Amino acid sequence: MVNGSTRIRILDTALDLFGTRGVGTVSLDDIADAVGVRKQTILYWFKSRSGLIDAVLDHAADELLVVVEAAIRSRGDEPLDRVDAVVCAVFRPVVRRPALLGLIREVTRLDESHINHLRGRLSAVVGRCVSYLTSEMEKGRLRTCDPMVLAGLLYSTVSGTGTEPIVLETFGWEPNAAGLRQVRRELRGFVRAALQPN
Amino acid sequence: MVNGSTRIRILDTALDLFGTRGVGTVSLDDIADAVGVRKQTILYWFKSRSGLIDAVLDHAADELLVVVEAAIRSRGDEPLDRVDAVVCAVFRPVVRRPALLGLIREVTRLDESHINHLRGRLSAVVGRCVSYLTSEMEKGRLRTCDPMVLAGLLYSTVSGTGTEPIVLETFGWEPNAAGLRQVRRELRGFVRAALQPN
DNA sequence: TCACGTCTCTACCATTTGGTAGAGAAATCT
DNA sequence: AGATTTCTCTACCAAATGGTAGAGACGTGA
Repeated sequence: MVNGSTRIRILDTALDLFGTRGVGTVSLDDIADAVGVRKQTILYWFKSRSGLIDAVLDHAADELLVVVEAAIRSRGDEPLDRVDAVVCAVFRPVVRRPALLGLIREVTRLDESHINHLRGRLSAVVGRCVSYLTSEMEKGRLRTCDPMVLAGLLYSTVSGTGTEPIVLETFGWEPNAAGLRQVRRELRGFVRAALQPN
Repeated sequence: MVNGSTRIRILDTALDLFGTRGVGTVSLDDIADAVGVRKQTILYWFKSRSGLIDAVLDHAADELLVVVEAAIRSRGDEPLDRVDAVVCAVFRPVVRRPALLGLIREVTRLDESHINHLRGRLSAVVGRCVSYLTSEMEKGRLRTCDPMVLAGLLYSTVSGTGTEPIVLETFGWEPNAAGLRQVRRELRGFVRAALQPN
């Protein structure tokens, strides 16, 4: 592959469009227009629309995994600080790349095959998070509850906050840098309070 | 309108399809097929696809408002119990009508006009929730924080939990009645812990 | 019975969709 | 130079889309 840049540009653009407008409502022509090429160029790099979707999901998983892995391995023994680091890590794309979590959220709307594809990519990190939560609960350093469901709740909270600015706006929130910092601060406080051992 | 049932059936079916598969990926033919009529019947009742969407959003808001209003007015002075009641109220559609929250979530993907349409319908309840949280915080009966953002966080958590079963499944959760009860229990504990005054 | 409003139908249209076919540039290799 | 691979293009297609036009069935009131 001499020139990988076009492929990458397609992936990046598709990720943004899929994530912000929804996979189902973005056509190959939309993506091609945004990239500045013809539809056929996309079909040269990806054998079909479905293939492109899988590739974009991989691309998104890569981006997310890097961030989360780093946060999981972050220094500090105190579990509340660790969780805090992961929350911040997942929240970062909200600011820098809003489409990322939006795309992950879209998975619910996709075919079984795409769902399983993404699940396969994410299961390792997910498992790691859950077993970490479990061990810290056993040590009494986190509020005791079902670690699996807790992990899901945490994800829902962070992802929902990031992917539904419209909802937050309905609640009177203002979508600017200061507003985002405010949301992140509240989010961290919320999670911290929810996990505090009793 | 002699026979309103067809109109209602269209609204109900469209709500389910829009909410589960996403507004953008459901065609008028899809809805017509599901209802058991022809596309033209839909266009008789609603002047266009866009008009149908607004009507469905109204329909959804109606359904949600009834449930939430009742919970807000619920008995009991203790704010944690009140919030708990609202959480349960919003969680109920997750079980009985999964498409409802899914549709609200779809708003992010819609045109400005539809967004404003729905916002207008929901702003009253939202305002009520926020001012209630504010007053209880001032009395020191809830953890002090930004009530507006908190309301958004609460909504994100409940809605995300309900609309992303796929994500929960990735976390190992099993989608059956017992699993749902389990999720609700954890959700309530999570929210309660997050709101406990310090 | 006749007229009228309600409700659903068939038939059609322009546009957009994902996808195919195949050729033309342009770099790279031999 | 000639051959091959890499990359993008135009031209096309069948299917599906939202929407229009207009007629037929149906009950109801006068």
